[in-house]
Amino acid sequence: MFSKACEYGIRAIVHISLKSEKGMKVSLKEISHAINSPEAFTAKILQQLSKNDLIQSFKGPTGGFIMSPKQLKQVMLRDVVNTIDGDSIYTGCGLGLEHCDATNPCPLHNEFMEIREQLRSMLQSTSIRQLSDSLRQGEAILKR
Amino acid sequence: MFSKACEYGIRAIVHISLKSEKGMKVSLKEISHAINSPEAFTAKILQQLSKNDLIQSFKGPTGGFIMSPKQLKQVMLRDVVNTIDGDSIYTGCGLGLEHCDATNPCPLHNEFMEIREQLRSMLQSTSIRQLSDSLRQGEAILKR
DNA sequence: CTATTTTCGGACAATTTTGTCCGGTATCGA
DNA sequence: TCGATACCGGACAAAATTGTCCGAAAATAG
Repeated sequence: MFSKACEYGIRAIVHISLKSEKGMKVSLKEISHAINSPEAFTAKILQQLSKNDLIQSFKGPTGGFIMSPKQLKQVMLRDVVNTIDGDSIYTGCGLGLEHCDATNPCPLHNEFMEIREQLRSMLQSTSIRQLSDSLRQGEAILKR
Repeated sequence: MFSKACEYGIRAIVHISLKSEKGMKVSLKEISHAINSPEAFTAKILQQLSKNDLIQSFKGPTGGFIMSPKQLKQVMLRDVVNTIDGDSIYTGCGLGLEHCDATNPCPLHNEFMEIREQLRSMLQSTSIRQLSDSLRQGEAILKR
């Protein structure tokens, strides 16, 4: 469904959100440990998220990653997925055809449209904060 | 969503189904030309489908690929996807967590369950023959 | 200022996926 | 029987993805 990079990215930003609500920055080391991901690889992904203004990053001692109140309020799952994997999940043809659309549909076009639309709508309406909230209440896990 | 191999596999078997209903065998060359796929790579995929009894293959002149009446009646999209990509699409965790399940869910578990269930049900209930029928009626394309 | 800490970013390496080549094998028709 | 045809299957190659290393840059504290 998603690339490994995207999976790490989602898990990472949810963890950052969790700490950000308490006003705490998190270091790369803590993040990769908390979500059980390769550290250097995770660093690259966080750079992407930072460049796209989904999170903030600070260098030096006491540095780390954090989400601003505005980011906490606004960033949706869709933003993360779009940043890392692009939008081919909802826009591309399920059979990999270049010119598949409503007027020239592949045999699976309509069947897929429904599923991709549901996926798109779910990613669009789910905020990162929602996800970190379900974590805090012990209803969910991010590791293993 | 699906791997390239799986996309080629679906497109290939739909084309085979199309010809099989007329009692015609199709050669690898014709298939890869019809669905616009790399020939040698497509050959590997067809071998998989053949070994899993989703299609029949015949060597020699007049050889090629064809689906038996029984296969035409029974083979579902799900069989093709399972053969090539396995079942990780509907069984795996959306965030790549190893031990994510109902009792230990990741934050996206419930949201994903719905989508994966819909996908599973669509693949399960859609036959290859249905797809090739929509092709024959000019309602769909397999190329480009 | 200096030493330390932490992110940044480029190069590199490993793995997986995708794609190619080619000899082998089976089959058919003459 | 013999030659041609088409799939089989193993080895190989290219490309994309995933993952690692390390020096540079920035920031903090003493």
